[in-house]
Amino acid sequence: MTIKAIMHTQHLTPTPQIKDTIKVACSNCNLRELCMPMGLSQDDMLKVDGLVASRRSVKRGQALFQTGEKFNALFAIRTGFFKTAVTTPDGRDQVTGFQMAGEIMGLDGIVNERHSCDAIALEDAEVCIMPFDRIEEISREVGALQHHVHKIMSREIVREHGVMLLLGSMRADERLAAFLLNLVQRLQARGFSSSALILRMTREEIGSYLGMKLETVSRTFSKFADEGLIEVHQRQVSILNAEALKRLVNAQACH
Amino acid sequence: MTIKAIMHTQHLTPTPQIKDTIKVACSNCNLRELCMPMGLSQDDMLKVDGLVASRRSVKRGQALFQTGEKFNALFAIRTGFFKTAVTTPDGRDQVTGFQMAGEIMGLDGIVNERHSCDAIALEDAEVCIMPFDRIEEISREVGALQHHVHKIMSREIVREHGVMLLLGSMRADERLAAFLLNLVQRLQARGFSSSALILRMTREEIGSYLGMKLETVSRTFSKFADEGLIEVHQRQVSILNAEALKRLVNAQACH
DNA sequence: CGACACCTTGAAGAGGTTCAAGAAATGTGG
DNA sequence: CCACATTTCTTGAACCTCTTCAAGGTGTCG
Repeated sequence: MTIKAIMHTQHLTPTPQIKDTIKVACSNCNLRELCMPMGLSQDDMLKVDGLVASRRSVKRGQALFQTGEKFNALFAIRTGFFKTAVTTPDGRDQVTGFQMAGEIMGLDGIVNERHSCDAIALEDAEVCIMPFDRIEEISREVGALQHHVHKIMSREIVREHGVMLLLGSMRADERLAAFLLNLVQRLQARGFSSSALILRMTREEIGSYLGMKLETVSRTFSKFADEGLIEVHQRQVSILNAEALKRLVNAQACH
Repeated sequence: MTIKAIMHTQHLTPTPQIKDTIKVACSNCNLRELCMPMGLSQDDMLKVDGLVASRRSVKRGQALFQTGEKFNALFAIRTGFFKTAVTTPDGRDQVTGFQMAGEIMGLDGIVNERHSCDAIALEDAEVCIMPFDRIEEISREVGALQHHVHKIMSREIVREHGVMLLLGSMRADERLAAFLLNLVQRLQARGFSSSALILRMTREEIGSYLGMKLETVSRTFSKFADEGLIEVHQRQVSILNAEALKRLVNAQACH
């Protein structure tokens, strides 16, 4: 597949439709397998449809929410790509994740009723706004939704365990390999190629996420390319040898 | 305060009582401010009392649960001290947290109905077992409990953001300083000294948590001691200059 | 087309790791 | 209760990975 072709196929936009004609309803959203509990009764589905109050679009570079802002809703990504990052008073910051279509943002805000990180769109995006009091209300009626919310939060906790493992005990090349594999895996789950991807973030943002400097990210990309594992042209990456990358990630023994 | 005195005062055991005589009820547990939602009505409190099915004691070194085990309950620590750790197939492992009285464990298991980390007692411990289906059931009736559960999960997510920041962008001495300050802060919230503490974990476990080798942990302790910030005798640590430690953690500018 | 943001690569340097040895504490069995 | 085995901790020295600093290249957008 050529680089041009990738650029066209991998725009994270589900079946384009004219916005105004869509009733804001999860029941006929084509992302519902990602956002919503499965196997709801007709009746429950109607209740859950009341979850999404409205939509909001966020331009590339803009914040969906920022640290300190009042929390009152979770956000489901319809289209676009985000990063979340925590910032310390002294200006240090750490990217805590990258989010794509079908994923939920804002869980950090529940504890203190204020967001504790920034969510920045890395490309023009659209999100569904789900007021949290409404989520709790409907959760009390629909057990499947309740459990779904719990699972989403638990999944985020487990994901962060994985990042801690990565940050705490992997070398630079292992981290980058794990990062790439995770990205393509999630893209694949959304129907995209499992070998070609376009990075929506800068080297610096990747570095922040992986706990390394942008120069090291760049060097490691080049190293992988030299070894024939991947092909890199700026933000366009093709995975040539996924097996070798996987071996790298699980390479504690041969060391 | 002498080292001897510390050893006596800082055993994480709330008012000792004879186990058999206690009705397993949260309403008269002296940890309820930590585990339970506040301001419940009499009626709701009775319902919530049905949460804890039973108790379980775990000897030092034993696992409360292990990776792969079927998940069916959350655990509230009554006494003792735990670590949680994830292990990769290739034998690498990463301590993801240390838990003390009043904290909740097991949230990782909800997504896949299997635990995704190990919980190991670092000292003899006792936990309350709260079957998760019962939590969900009562949550549907008692809004305050529902919200409390959400807050606990959100708090864990935010905590892990902090660890990612630490692992991703701090130097060894900053990490250890942050770790010590976090520990004393939590101990203080439980009525212990804000300056003297006993580490319940080895240097290796601290290192795993902080993403550094045990030798580096040891060296950094020694460095802090040389600088007069702390006093260290094996696992007994006194904080002499908390302000300096705090400055260390927020020290991006002077660098 | 020019300005700006982003990426790549090199060389020197620092922080942390690895390997090794010895000391201190802890636990066990006689 | 003491002696011995084991685990845990400390410290030194050499080494290595990643960072820092620097310069030049590439791509993008007004």
